Amino acid sequence: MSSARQLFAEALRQHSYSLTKPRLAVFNALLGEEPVSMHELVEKVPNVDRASVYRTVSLLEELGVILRINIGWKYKLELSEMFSAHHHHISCTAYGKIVALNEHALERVVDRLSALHDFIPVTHQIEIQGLCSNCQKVSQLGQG
Amino acid sequence: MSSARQLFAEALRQHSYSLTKPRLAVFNALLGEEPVSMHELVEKVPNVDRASVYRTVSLLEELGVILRINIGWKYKLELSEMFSAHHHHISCTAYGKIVALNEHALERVVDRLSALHDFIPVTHQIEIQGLCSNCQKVSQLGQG
DNA sequence: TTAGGTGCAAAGGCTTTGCACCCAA
DNA sequence: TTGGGTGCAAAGCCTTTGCACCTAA
Repeated sequence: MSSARQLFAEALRQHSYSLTKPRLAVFNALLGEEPVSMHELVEKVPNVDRASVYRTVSLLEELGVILRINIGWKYKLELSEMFSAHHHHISCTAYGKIVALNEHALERVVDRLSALHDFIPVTHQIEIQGLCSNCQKVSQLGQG
Repeated sequence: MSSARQLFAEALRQHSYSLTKPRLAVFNALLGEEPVSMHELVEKVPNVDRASVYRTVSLLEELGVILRINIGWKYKLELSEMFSAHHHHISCTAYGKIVALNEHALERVVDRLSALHDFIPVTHQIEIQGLCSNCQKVSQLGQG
């Protein structure tokens, strides 16, 4: 917990940016388990101006502290691999629950395909949408 | 060419929608090889109103005729698997060129991971960004 | 003929920007 | 102390909507 904050402070310091209250508030709001939408993030920091949230998100993306992930046609924000292992997501189409995928097989395939096309891989996004086991049961009840 | 248009007309008819000039113009504009942005699409059909392009794109997405793909934080549009094999993309971070990936390995991994988490896979997005062979050379020259 | 489709113009959301004030270093 | 950071308000995009007119079937 404290170490996450130290990493954050360090990332700012290395690039000569100040650790301010609004920035810390935004960072803390992202410490939860699940990715949050920009809308949710703004609501989580009522004392910080909307514009400052956008500016902070933009800065932290630049510093590699946070990542945007595309879920459907929207995006959500989460702390980057500085704070958790590199991973992707699978989300339930029925109720929006998001589960992290920790799977090296994905990265191996990405690397192999990049090499195949003479690309040096820089980054990638992999998002899966499906029906979780709970919602499978619910939809079966509805149909039965 | 003519068969693509027939498929399109059929998709509309099946759902009791009319085949109009603006809809056909939008469809034709999407027949090229590369995914296009909404902005590019609007420019490609100068005789069709912006609002109609949006309405048409929305309708055709619903009918499964076109797909949105996320490239970075933007999206582009392309004809769906009704018109070309299911695939993903790798794009060059330096100049934006997009290459289609035809690779069953990706789908197999997606299926396996979904099963592992008790999800029934519905859809997925996989996008890779990297440096293509040309831009690798250019960047080496720049550094040398 | 007529219900669905279109163009136009205006409104809606989300995001960014300009500027004077504030505060972290 | 002072330059970077913030809040506020306004502007900028992209996208959607309301409405009268048009057109495919």
